[in-house]
Amino acid sequence: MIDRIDRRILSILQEDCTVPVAEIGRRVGLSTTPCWRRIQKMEEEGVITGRVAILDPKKVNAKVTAFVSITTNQHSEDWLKKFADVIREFPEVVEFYRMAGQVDYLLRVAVPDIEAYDSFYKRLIAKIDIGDVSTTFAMEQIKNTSALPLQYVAAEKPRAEER
Amino acid sequence: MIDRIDRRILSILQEDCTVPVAEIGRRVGLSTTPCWRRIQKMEEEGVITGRVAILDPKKVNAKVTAFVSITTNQHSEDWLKKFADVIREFPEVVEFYRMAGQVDYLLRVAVPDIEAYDSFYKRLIAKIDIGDVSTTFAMEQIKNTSALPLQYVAAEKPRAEER
DNA sequence: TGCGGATGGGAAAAATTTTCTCTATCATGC
DNA sequence: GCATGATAGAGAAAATTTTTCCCATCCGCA
Repeated sequence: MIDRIDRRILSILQEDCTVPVAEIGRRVGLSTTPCWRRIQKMEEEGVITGRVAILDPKKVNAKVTAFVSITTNQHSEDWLKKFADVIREFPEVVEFYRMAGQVDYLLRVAVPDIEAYDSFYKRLIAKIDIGDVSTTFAMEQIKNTSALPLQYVAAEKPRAEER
Repeated sequence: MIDRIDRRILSILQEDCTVPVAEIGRRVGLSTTPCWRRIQKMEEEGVITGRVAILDPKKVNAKVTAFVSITTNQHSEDWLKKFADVIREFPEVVEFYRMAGQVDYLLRVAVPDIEAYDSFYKRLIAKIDIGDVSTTFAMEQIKNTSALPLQYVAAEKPRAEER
């Protein structure tokens, strides 16, 4: 189980995973070793799935975000598998959801500009037959974080009477 | 400028930033020092904005994704500032865009379940008067990566005749 | 009372990052 | 053609950090 201290460790690591373990320990009131062991455990359990570098979209020329809503009449397992495989080939697609409601699928696409989006779109529809597509562009990214909320993590270690 | 080697370094670091510099150097055909210096430079220039731990949404009980489309008649600078400040207080909101088109703002919200979304929604509208709100839920996250596409990064070092 | 499991701590070993010094290459000006 | 300075690469050493090892403490329970 994840306790209060683990949660604080996760909070630190979600913001900046270059902080030395000794410093994390200091902040959460532990020495290096137990702090290190907690981090190890959370990696083994899959709570922490990895550590990655975050890039500036402007600096890598991918500052335009497009949301692509897809409504299709194709609903077979096979078609979805094919679709998912095609999408995975496009690094421009950074998020891909199957939706409830009117829209069947939603993509978030990162490109330099509208022209590049159009080129992406043509390459996409050349690869697979999708249905109705509707695209909207973001003017401004006001917040975009990889940090998930931690207030919902499963409660403290269950006490004896709860087991 | 970012050259071919820098791009390969970024590609590695976007997937996994725990790879030792010596190993990155080996993969891109450089020794440790020049590879380290390239990474340093990209951090100083702000190409790399940070390194973070990625958590498993299931394991931290935030596996439900809701997209919230907001249409408002409030368009003043002040209102947006207030709105942005309110949003930043909610760790459930992981993405926040100002949009072109019909919808004015789009939020992506991470919560454990529909009930938690409803609670979030009530807390949000208690804090600020927003206009029309429409929420759709994702059934499945097929792809979600922090890695931006790198094929658009500004061209190779300009050669003499191009300057 | 004593045992086993879980958790914390200090110190040492191992690995990695960071610095320092030295070369090679190349475009440029003389 | 040849010095010169800027740019980029390399190896070795120093500094820092991670990782391991061994031991102490606490707690529930038989």
